[in-house]
Amino acid sequence: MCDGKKITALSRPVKCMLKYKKIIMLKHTFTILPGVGTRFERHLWREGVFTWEDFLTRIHIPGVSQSRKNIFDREITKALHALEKGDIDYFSIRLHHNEYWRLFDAFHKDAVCLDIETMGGPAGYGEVTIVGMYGRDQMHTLIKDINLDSGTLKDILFQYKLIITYYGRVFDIPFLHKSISGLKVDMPNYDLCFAARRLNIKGGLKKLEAYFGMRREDSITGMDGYDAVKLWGKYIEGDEDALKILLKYNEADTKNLYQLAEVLSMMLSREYGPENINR
DNA sequence: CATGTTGAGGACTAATGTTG
DNA sequence: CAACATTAGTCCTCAACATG
Repeated sequence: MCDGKKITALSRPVKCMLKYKKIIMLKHTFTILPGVGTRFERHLWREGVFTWEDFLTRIHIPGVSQSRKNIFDREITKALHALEKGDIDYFSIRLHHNEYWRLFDAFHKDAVCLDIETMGGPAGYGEVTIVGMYGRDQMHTLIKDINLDSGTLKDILFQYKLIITYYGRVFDIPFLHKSISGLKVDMPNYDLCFAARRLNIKGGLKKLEAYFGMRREDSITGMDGYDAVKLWGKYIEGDEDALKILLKYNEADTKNLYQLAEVLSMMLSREYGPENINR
């Protein structure tokens, strides 16, 4: 698979690099300003305006009139406050959802990885059997007919602000909406599947794990989602060990999302952030 | 298997903003 | 002021694709 798009050489002096090395991607993001798209954002970076602070510090910026500068200064000040308060909504309503990866390094402490298992069938038809959630170094597992219900799910999920999934925008989230009544997940969803595709890395979760050299425990290597369906069937017929394996599988899936989120957001900021100004 | 979403592409429009 | 650049929004197609 995946000859990833080659990471182009750094187009700015190294000293500039060092400057924004430790700065979170969100502070490089100007598309939160009204009327600013990715093109104009690039223009700002090219002008040496790399961060919100840069923007506020500069008296004059080419392409930004004084009156608009004043408006943007106020907006950026608001953004800084929102970031300080941890108000993710301020940003998620101003960002396109394919740019939610930019939220990760700012909000990784409030991020939760989510992965579900079902009884099979296409999205929305079967039932959810397992919901795994992993955030703040904690694993939560909800099991059908034991502790999986709308209330418990909400209690856990809504402690967090950002959801990380693999293909969840298509599968997990719609599936939960259809099968858990009264559930509405409206938190921003950083979907790693599409993040990877944007980097020209294609394949399922397991393929990505292999690509990045992530290992799984022997007992669950080679398993896929369909195996998970079969394991649930065995468990229903009384095989308790089947459930144990299923839980282990789900936990591995869920936890690995976090590492993947880290590496992918790093690669995306290399590719689409101010480090790579050309193109 | 069914499903729905994506990015990338293009092609418009209307509006807004900047510049000399 | 005219010329230019950019954005947001709409529409459209397209094939590719990963989920359990």
